[in-house]
Amino acid sequence: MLDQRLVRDNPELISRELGRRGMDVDLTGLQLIAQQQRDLEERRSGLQADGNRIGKEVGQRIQAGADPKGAEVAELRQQGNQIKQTVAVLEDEEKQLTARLREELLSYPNLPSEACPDGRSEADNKEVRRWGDPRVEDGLMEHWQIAEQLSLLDTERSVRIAQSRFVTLFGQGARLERALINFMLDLHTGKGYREVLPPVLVNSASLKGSGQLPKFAEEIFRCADDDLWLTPTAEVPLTSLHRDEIIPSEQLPLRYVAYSPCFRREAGSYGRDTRGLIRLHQFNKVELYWFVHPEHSEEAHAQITADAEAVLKALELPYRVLELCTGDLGFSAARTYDLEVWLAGAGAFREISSCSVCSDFQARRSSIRTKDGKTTRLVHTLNGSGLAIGRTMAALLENGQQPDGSVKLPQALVPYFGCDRLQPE
RNA sequence: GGAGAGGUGGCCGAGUGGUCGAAGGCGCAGCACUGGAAAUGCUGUAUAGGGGCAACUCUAUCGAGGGUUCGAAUCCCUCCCUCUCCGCCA
Repeated sequence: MLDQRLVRDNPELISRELGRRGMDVDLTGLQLIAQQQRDLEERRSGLQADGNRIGKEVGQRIQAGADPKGAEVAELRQQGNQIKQTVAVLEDEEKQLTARLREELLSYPNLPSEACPDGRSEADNKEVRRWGDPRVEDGLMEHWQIAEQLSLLDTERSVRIAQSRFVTLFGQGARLERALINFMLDLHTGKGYREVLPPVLVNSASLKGSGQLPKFAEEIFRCADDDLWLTPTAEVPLTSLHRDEIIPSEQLPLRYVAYSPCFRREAGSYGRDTRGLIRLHQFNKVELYWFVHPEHSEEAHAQITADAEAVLKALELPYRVLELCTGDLGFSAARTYDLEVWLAGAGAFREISSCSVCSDFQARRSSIRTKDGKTTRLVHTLNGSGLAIGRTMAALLENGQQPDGSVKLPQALVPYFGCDRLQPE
């Protein structure tokens, strides 16, 4: 959420920064609302002060022996009543403005970080570095073909159970999914992350807090009879873990790792990635999340990205790191590194993790502050996938496929999976 | 789902119409005492918004929202949540 004081005092800055995202916004209307709201508040609180004074005086006089029904008190009552009426009118007006202001403020994305490179679309993203040797050969299969051959999953039965874009894993497939979740959680907790297993149903306040609502309601599955939604990412419950809290500065940074299933409607993506594990309505993910002191978010961003990369390295999966340009940034992000894993069968890099610093955007929406000494400030939040499990499995299948139809797994997974190979049954 | 009890500051807890943002205690911070510490004493210690260079000051907030009143933590209404018992249940 944008800072309403910034809207009042420097709307040009907001227009300029949102312009870097490719948005053309005119904030003069909003600025006017913000100013009116402030003026109204000033008038209202002044009147309330008068009313309070009268109220006290009535009490004092009555206690001093004045007749509660006498003329003297009646006169004050009359004044009090008048003030009350005026205040009610002002308050009403003010509430409307405040609600409108907040609603508008919630609809704007975060301002990009100064360090975020300008650009219009994903074509302008900057490759930052690469790791590993991508396997490039003719005749390699895509992961869904391998999965089919090894009977790791069944899409048709999944349609029977749910609908398209759901997957049911079997045997070695189910086991590998479980192994990957455990492997990733252990890797991150080994570095000091606190493990969290949050609720998968979240309320709308939580979704507002992390930025999914009100704008992206059509992307989220909703429980019709309750104010509950299926979480699209563990980022949502993790943000709300500290909603409306003031975290003592000596406790920062707080670093959490959470496994959760994620649910997305993927509205408007018909026809894309329809086969396999890349784009599903339900998928598993291990998510990293930091609450940091605002002065340390830059280092934290480098670190959370490195922590996500460490998973790919441990799994011996080649990848590249892209820095997203302003035009490709997510709604809540100020700056983002995407990790793209090499898919040998598809012969392409595919996103497997997105590591973002959200500056104070989510913290303001969720009212998460920290306090050192006397000053209370909004914290900064960061999130990064560490990693998306299904896509990791896809990468393991494509990069580890062998001529004999088996799939070789990295050594790091052996203790979790039980052996170093997926075998045809 | 049914019946009952309750939601007050970081925590405990008092407060049933008046000067209450709220006694008291704990915790925490500072100061004094001490060689140092404990104990003790004193002082301070909520959040948000507005005004002010600042000291400071105004407004709101006692689960949330509405109402009665000159005045509400206290009375009324609605909702939410927690606890206990019963029912159901992995």
